[in-house]
Amino acid sequence: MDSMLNKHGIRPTKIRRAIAELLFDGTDKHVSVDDVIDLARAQKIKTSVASVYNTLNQFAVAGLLRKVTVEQGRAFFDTNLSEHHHFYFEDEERLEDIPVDAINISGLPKLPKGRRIKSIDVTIRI
Amino acid sequence: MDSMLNKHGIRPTKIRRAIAELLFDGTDKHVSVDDVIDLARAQKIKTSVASVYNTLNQFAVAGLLRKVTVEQGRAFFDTNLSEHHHFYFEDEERLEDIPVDAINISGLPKLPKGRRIKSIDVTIRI
DNA sequence: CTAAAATTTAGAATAATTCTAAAAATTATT
DNA sequence: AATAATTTTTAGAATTATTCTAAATTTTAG
Ligand SMILES: [Mn+2]
Ligand SMILES: [Mn+2]
Ligand SMILES: [Zn+2]
Ligand SMILES: [Zn+2]
Repeated sequence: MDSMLNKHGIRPTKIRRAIAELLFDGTDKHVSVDDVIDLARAQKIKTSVASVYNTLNQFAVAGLLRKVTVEQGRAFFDTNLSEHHHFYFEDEERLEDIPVDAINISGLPKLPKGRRIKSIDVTIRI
Repeated sequence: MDSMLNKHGIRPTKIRRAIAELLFDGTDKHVSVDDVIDLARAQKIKTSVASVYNTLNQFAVAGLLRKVTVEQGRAFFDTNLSEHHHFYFEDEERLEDIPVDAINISGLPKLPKGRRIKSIDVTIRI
């Protein structure tokens, strides 16, 4: 776990390690800040709301998580870093992965001058 | 303008008419609530923040506008109702339309049981 | 014209997130 | 190891977008 954090330039401290262990257990997850706070509490990890925000945002900037916004006012952090897309279950406010090869995208438009693609996000609302 | 509102089951009142006139001038727009408040002020339309929220949300529910969320905490209302996609200029916090036929999507994944597609949103962040 | 219903509004409330600045922990230096 | 410097964590305040409330105003119906 520490090597994972180190590799991304994040110093492994107690709470970073604890949150990393909650998240990177091998299964793909889409967690809200609130989910992480709840998970931490369930594991008796003593931390603060501010630290959870700090840590998740740091992980996202470092490339350990991908931040996904589908609705105003609630961000999800995605542990699946490979290229993929999403179903969004509107009634359940929940994301589910779509493998990248399940959707074929071709013929992209030409980009405005001086721009590069940062990401292509396909969200299928269901 | 009144007939447009009536057609969508929205009673044409003073402020609804005024906001509709700001928005539906024939050009495609992606406006934030704040933009509309500014536009209204510039035209000496006396209204309130709550009314702008109410009106834009009503228009969206009625299908006169499409609500687009690309970032946490800021919704855009899109006057372009035809099927299309978006470039999102991250640094400028601005959307630009991509015509539907500029992107070819094929081979959609099969849907979870009992679900129907509400929309497919492709956002290219640049 | 009057009464009923719907809309608008100011300001309070809520919710997600960020900021602040002090305390605690970690790392570097003697 | 002890001390100093740096970084992280934290509680609570602040900020921002949005919604709610309940009273005032406007619109519609009789
Ligand atoms: Mn929860
Ligand atoms: Mn503005
Ligand atoms: Zn995902
Ligand atoms: Zn658009």
